[in-house]
Amino acid sequence: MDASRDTISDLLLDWYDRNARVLPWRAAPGTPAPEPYRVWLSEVMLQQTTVAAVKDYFARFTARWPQVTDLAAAADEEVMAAWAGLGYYARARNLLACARAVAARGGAFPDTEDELRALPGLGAYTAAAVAAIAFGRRAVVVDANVERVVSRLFALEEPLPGSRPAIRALADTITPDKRAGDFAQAMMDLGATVCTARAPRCLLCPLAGPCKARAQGEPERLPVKAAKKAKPTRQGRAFWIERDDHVWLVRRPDKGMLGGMRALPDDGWIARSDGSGEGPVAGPWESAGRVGHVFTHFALELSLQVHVGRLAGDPPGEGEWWPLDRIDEAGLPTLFAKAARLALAGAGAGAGAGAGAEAA
DNA sequence: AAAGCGTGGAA
DNA sequence: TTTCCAAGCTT
Repeated sequence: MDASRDTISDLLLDWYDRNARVLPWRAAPGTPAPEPYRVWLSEVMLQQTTVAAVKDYFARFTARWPQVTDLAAAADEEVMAAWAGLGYYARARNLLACARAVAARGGAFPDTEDELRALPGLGAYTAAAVAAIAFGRRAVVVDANVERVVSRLFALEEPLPGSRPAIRALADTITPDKRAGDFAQAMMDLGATVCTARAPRCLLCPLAGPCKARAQGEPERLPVKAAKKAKPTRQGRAFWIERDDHVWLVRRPDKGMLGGMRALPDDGWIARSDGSGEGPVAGPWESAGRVGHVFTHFALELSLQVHVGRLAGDPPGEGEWWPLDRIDEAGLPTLFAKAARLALAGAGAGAGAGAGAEAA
């Protein structure tokens, strides 16, 4: 083959045929596509989330709910608990809504980008990715990897996110009519393993020839990104109410932080910053220590207040007594899983209740 | 359309 | 330790 005639997609697809990562939700290059359900599920899990973090969740979901209709029939609480720890919990609510929408139309995903885009939780990226990977449609798939690769390939100096329209237009020009799914995955593999954010491995790159950033000598400088805001720290309190080897858990509202997830009662650290709120039942409360946790937009220092064995009835409001020996199955998001660990460690530590301890 | 929304791994 | 950041979506 005359190398001078190789297009960027040819170079990349040849590289992909030899270097594709082996992933549980992926078919080997050139083999039939996986079921749309598996492609969609993996794409949603992978939104802003690393491959390493997704693998176990993908295995558990597909073992427990082998078809989209199985997932559609599951109870909300079961799915939310299964998602616990993966983050961005709106994805889990949208996942269920999408599964039920697909089940309602007979259990088959639509096979066009526009129809996919209309489903809950599928934005421009995911709709294009599913259309290309599951259905072989030509679609322009742009995620953070593609943004980085294209920014370097064409040496775009305009900072993100302003450069997105230009990136999309350029990605369109290099997307092939055939093997669009492989092309999309090849771009993402390249971004994940070669054209990395820091210290790109240009010596291994199949696109080093045409890459303008490479020619200019500082590929790691691109893409330029807008400066990030400083992250404030908030204070808050969470309340561990224990009685007869059970702890009182609540369900958080669907909207907002950790929406729809089981949780410990707290003082509303989302809205307020003084962390001095009252507990849901009358005192006395004892301190079990502090839990530090970093969210996307702020860091939280949570003081854990405990109230053990002195309560006659139920605390006010909705909630449930959850058995301590099954606390791992409650599906607590990481912040509250840390708090539970602290409370249980404090109980086992005897006098002092672990006051002042810091959970990792 | 800018901001809100999790988590854990790497450097 | 701190910073960055990963297959984005919604409002």
